[in-house]
Amino acid sequence: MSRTEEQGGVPATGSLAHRVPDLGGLELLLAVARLGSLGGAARELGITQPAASSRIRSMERQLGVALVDRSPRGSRLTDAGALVTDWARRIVEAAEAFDVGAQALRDRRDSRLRVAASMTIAEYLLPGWLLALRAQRPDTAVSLHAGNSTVVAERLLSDEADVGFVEGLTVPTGLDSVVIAHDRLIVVTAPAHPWARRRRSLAAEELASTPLILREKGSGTRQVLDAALGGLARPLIELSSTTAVKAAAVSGAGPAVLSELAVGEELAMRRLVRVPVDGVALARDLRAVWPTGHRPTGPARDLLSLTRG
Amino acid sequence: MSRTEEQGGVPATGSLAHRVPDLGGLELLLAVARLGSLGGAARELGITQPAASSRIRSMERQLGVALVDRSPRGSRLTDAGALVTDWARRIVEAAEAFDVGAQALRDRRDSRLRVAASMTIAEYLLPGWLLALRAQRPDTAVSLHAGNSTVVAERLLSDEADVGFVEGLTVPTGLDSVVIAHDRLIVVTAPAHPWARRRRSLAAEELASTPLILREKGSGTRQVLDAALGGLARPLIELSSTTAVKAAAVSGAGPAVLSELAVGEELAMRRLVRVPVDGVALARDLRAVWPTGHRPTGPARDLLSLTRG
DNA sequence: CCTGCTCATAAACCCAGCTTATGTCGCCAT
DNA sequence: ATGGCGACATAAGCTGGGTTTATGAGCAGG
Repeated sequence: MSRTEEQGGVPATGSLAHRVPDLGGLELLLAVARLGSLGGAARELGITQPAASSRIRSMERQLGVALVDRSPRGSRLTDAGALVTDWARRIVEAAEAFDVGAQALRDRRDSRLRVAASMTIAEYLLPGWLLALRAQRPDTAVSLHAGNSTVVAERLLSDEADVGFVEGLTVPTGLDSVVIAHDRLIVVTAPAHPWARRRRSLAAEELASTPLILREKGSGTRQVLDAALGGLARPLIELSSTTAVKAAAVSGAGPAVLSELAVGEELAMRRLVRVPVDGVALARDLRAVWPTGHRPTGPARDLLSLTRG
Repeated sequence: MSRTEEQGGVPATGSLAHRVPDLGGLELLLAVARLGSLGGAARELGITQPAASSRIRSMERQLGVALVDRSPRGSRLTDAGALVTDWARRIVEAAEAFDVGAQALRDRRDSRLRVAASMTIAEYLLPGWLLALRAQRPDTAVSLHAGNSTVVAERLLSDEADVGFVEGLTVPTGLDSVVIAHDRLIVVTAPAHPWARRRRSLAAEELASTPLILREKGSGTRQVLDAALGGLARPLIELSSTTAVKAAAVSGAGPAVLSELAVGEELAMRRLVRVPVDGVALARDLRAVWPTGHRPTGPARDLLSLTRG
């Protein structure tokens, strides 16, 4: 009780890392949940049984909640433990996505499968695909380069990438493509915003006449919106990253227009609410692209088949 | 290069924790991204500048990617760094949800606001709400107890909880309620499943005649489904947790029926695909409940206003 | 009653990350 | 120019959490 104020019901602004167990601990907890045994989980993670025991114990101390019921015949999760484990799983899944993304980012030149993708796709979709690809072809080393449509096209045409993904309205010349998914711009607000309570869809002119939180002019998202509204979109603020737009919307600054890919989590957690809109074409195609004639083969083909679903 | 095989393009089955920076590091990275300075980020996290410098450096070594551009006038993220930071943000957000949930779970008896909630709501929705509540009323200590509708009702009636949340088809007697959200059971498959390519909605009888991955009989989810289909649901497998059902569906075992709350992330990451269904009433209300007459006041009322959006 | 599984405890060790102290570089105002 | 200031880097020493090995103790089943 010497340091700051980790105690009591006070919010304790002290960093998360002091109040949330580290990834190793969370993985261990998941393993215990799955295997029903501390020792088994320890074996799976390549540590010893006392290490696992002590780690779990220290997590329980840190959280102030009993997580597992120990018995001489195994360990089962507490009710609270089950809940905590589910929350932990979300962290670990995010970490897995991070991992495959980072791994792809690292392997520079000579990887077996070189992917070039637009920012949005690289950020939100690719980690999931790579996770699936790894399940199917564990030995494939993937490298990833992120950039806008032009950059993707350049890398493909100069043979620095085997397959690309773009999200624009048009396909760069010299490339063949196939639509792999449909993205949509959607209007979102904080749950407290009046629009969140609407039952009827928003009309196009209503959207066009309301100041919105938007990406800066020139961004892909903004281009699509302006095209759909006939260039009428009225900015409340213009921000230069998807993240900043989300943050502003969540904090209640106003309605925002964003790719549905970017707000899946926020919608699921009800931090943002989707506002239905009528009569505006906010859909855009996500496409896999490759140099004309050079149909993807091998791992690239596998990746495509995963994405087409 | 002495230990195992952290090197090369090989998948390296070694635990995540060795390949993903710890939460402290990720928080630091986010702070650097936001503040544009190592020293500033260090100050915000209450550590010294050399510590921050070294930590970031070790993350770069671990990931094999340069994350920040250092200059004598500040530090800016690399392109790769921006991407990594966005992935990191998802981990940190999951950790925040974990944190508020765990905190609520810990504070047993004498907390200011005692919440009882059904498992699904406690797992997927409450962390988000509590995060919002904390932003609005930072001093409120919240405690959480999770259980089925009956348990929630008991705790409310015995004054062990100030407000409850249930997801059943009926409201337990002795309680007043208000609908705060609508949940829906949805049919999902792995992207590779034939149903994922369907353009037309599934008919009710088609759903009823296909073996599905389901929760066990007696679970809330299963009750709703059986009621909607007239007790006809045909199980391919029956599993006893939402997580297990999700895992089976993701791995391609077949179509599954799950709460849309449970699969928000999977849908966003395209690990699962939603299959539209026609003519089946799979919606169910999520309700806030309280002892008849005792309308929530104070923090409980605030929480409700957050959830109603 | 012994064998085999489980988890707990104890003592020694090791390394990641921290701090303090100092150095270097570029910009800016005097 | 020149001193000052802010930002990052480097070096050396300390600390603590997590690890290992070694051992003990409870409960089941042949």
